[in-house]
Amino acid sequence: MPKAKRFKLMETGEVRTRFAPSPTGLFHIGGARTALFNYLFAKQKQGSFVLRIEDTDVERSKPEFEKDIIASLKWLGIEWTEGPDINNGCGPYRQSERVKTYEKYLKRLLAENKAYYCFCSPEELEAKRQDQMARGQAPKYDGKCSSLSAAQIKKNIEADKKFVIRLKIQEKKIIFQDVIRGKIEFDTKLIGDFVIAKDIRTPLFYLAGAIDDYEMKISHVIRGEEHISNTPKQILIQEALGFLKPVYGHIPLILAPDRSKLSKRHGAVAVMEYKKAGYLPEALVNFLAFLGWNPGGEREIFSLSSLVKEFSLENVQKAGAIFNQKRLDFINGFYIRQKSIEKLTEFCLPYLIEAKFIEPVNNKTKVAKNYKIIETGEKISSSFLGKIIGLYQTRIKKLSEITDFVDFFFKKELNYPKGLLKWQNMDWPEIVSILSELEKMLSAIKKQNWNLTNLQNILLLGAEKLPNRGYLLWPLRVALTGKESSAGPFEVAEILGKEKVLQRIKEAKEKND
RNA sequence: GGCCCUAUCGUCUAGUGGUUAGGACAACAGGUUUUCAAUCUGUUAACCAGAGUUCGAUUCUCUGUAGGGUCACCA
Repeated sequence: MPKAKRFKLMETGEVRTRFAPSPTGLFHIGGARTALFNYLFAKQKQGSFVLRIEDTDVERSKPEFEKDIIASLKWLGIEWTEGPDINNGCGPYRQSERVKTYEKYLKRLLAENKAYYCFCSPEELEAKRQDQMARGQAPKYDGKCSSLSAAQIKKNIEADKKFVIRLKIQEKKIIFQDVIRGKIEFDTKLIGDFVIAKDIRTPLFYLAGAIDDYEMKISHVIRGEEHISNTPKQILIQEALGFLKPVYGHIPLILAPDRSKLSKRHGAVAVMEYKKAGYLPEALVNFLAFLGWNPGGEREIFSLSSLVKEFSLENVQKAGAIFNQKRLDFINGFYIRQKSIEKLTEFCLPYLIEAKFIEPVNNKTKVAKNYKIIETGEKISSSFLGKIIGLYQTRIKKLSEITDFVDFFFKKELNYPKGLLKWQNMDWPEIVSILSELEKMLSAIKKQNWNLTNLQNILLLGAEKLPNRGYLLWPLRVALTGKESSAGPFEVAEILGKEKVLQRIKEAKEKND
């Protein structure tokens, strides 16, 4: 559909968006993107962004998941103006604390005969559903209990019969304008009288959501595409209660590579897992923003604040977007390269500590200045660690990768196959003689002259006699790092220091597999 | 199965009633390099199909096809 024909945003009144997760599992990236879009839109319009915790499902809601939601959003830098911790007049913002409100509206619906008690058993309903499905019909409640008399209801309740509360609906067409998709139409005769509460104090999602959106004066409901078919139900509730309707915008789903909705079975989905793996929040935000949206130009790197400026619901895509890990890695690598060495070091330290390479010496402050190499007992400073990490700034895509790159700096002995020392068609005696040559050249350098420039000058001079530099530099690099690929030998040698360099060359010569 | 949504390179996307259909990631090739990155240059690669409207359709309309979502006493 051409953009001109799309529904134009109503610019009346204050923009108030909300993000309403339910704390029933670890907070995942789909939710993060929905929160991000709501945040960006509200912030751009100088409106409010409400965080509401939808914990009406007592069975599945857990406080630790709410903590995870909050920690994740904070880490990403997505800030709400109202929420469980910031009451701004529309609270409380936890649905479990709002039962009185729901009860009020529920009683009204019952009194006005717009909702009714239903005593059908789950088994009975399930059987009917199966039957309807088998006959190719839309499964819906047949309204059996809608005509129960007040006396019957009273009798059932007194007999302690289990019940639910259903909304009585009229057959009609529900039409709404979706900001992203345009006109969407539903026929309510396919819906049936649906359940809005388990009892007077436990409302279901449709009811609680509709009531809260109204009470919290939400102007725009921006949520995932999976909610499109819930929208007519919520509109029905709004109509029954005489509520004003918010503007709806359904954003496309984040898809797995197989084009199904991204879920746990596809791998990491929790925001905190990405943090642990060493993704930077600005990278994740930038990446997520471009999943289903783009500003139209060719710029692709955006900070959160520049996204606030550029974001527009009109430019949100309608089709689902596949979560492309490679692209995330690229963006993360980009942001890693932008970091100062000091910052990058600070970010990498926890990974080195966790890998048991180092430990902080006087661990009084949050970020220690001095560390000890666990294997060797050597004391090193964080600025020294910065040198090591700086070597790999252009090489890591995520922070956690640092440990595999720099492990050789922290090990007493290197463990690599002898054959790795071989460059092109060298044989072992040649390798040994090159290593001896290296020993001679390097031991001649005085300790105070042990720096990158000198090392480079001396070694390159030495390499001139050889067919190519690799004859000298490859065995040296392998002897120092024990790796097929690494940072350059000069840089590594400088950091390692004369003593260790000579020691490692000696060990290389003595290798026997 | 009913209902709803969707459809441009492998992926994320720009764009148009007439364009050499643009960019980014990925892939590949090359420069630079001892290696791996970074960096620079280049290459491959797309309008789902059919019909209609039109001088002309990737773009507008319809049909089909494909994919997805949803059909709970979850949210």
